[in-house]
Amino acid sequence: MAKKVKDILEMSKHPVVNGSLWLESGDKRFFGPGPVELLERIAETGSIRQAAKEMQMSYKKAWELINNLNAHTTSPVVIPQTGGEKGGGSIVTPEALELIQYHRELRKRFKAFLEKETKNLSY
Amino acid sequence: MAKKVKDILEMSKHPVVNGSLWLESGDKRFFGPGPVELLERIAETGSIRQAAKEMQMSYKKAWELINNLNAHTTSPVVIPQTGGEKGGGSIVTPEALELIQYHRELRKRFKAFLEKETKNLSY
DNA sequence: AATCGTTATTTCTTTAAAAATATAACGATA
DNA sequence: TATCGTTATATTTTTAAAGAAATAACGATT
Repeated sequence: MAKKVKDILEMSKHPVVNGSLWLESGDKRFFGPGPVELLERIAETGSIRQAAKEMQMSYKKAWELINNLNAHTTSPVVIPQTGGEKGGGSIVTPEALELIQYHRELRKRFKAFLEKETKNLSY
Repeated sequence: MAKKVKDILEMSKHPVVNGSLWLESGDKRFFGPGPVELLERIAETGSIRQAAKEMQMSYKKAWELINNLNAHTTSPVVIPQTGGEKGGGSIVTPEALELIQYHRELRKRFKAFLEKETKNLSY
C-alpha cells in the first residue's frame, strides 16, 4: 500500500494548503486582495493617495490598480475629482461596495476550501 | 435592489476567477506548481540539471526547490548521486511520485472550485 | 590516473519590479 | 487670482529577484 501524504510530509512543521484568488480576463488580473483593500480604504478616506499611504503602497501603483479595475467594469467604481476645495478626492460607487462584498464572500468560500484541504492532509 | 456582480463587471471581457495553490509551513512555500513539474521531469530524465533545462529554469533555482522540498518531508523525495558513470544523477523516490499524484488530485478539486466560482459570476 | 557529466555552492551580472521623485493640471474656496 | 491637496503622468532611482557563470567535489568506468 502506498504511503499517504501525511506520512511523507514532515507534519511537525504544520504544513497547510494555502493559495491566492483573483479575477482576471485575458490573462490580466484586475481584482485581487490588493485592489479590494485599496477600495475599502478609499471608501473610508475619500482619497486614493491617502488610502495608498495607509497601505504603504505607492500612489502610482494604487492609481494603476484603480485604473485597471475601472477598465473592467461597465462603469467606473472609483470616481476621481481633481481640484476642488481640498484639492480633490475620490469617491467609490455603490457598485464598488458591491464588489467588495462579493470578494468577502468569495474569500470565505475559498477559506473553507483551503481549510478542508489542510485537514485532508492529515488523513 | 443592489446590482449583481455580472452587471458591474464588463462581462464581454469574459472575466474568470483564477488562483494559485501551494503547500506552505511557517509562511514558507515548499510545494507549488514549479516543484511539481520539476519532480515529474527529474523522474523522467534522472537529472536535476536536465529537468531544469527543459523547464528553462536555472539549475540553481531547481536545486533550491528540491532542497527546500526535501527539508519538509520525513525522508528525501529526491536522492542525488554525485559522481558515477555518467557524472551522477538524481532519482525520485516513490514518495515523490505519491506527492505528485496528490497534487494532481488537489489541482483537480481546485479547478472545480474555480470553475464553479466563474460560473457563479454570471448569476 | 584520466574522463565524464552531474551535484553542490559561491559570486557576479542582468533584469524586472517597485518605489521614489518631480511636475503639471485641476477647481472650489477665500 | 492665490492657495490648497489631490489627481495624473513621466522620469529617475532603488531594490529584489532571477539568471549566468565559474568552480570544486564526486565516483563509476575505462
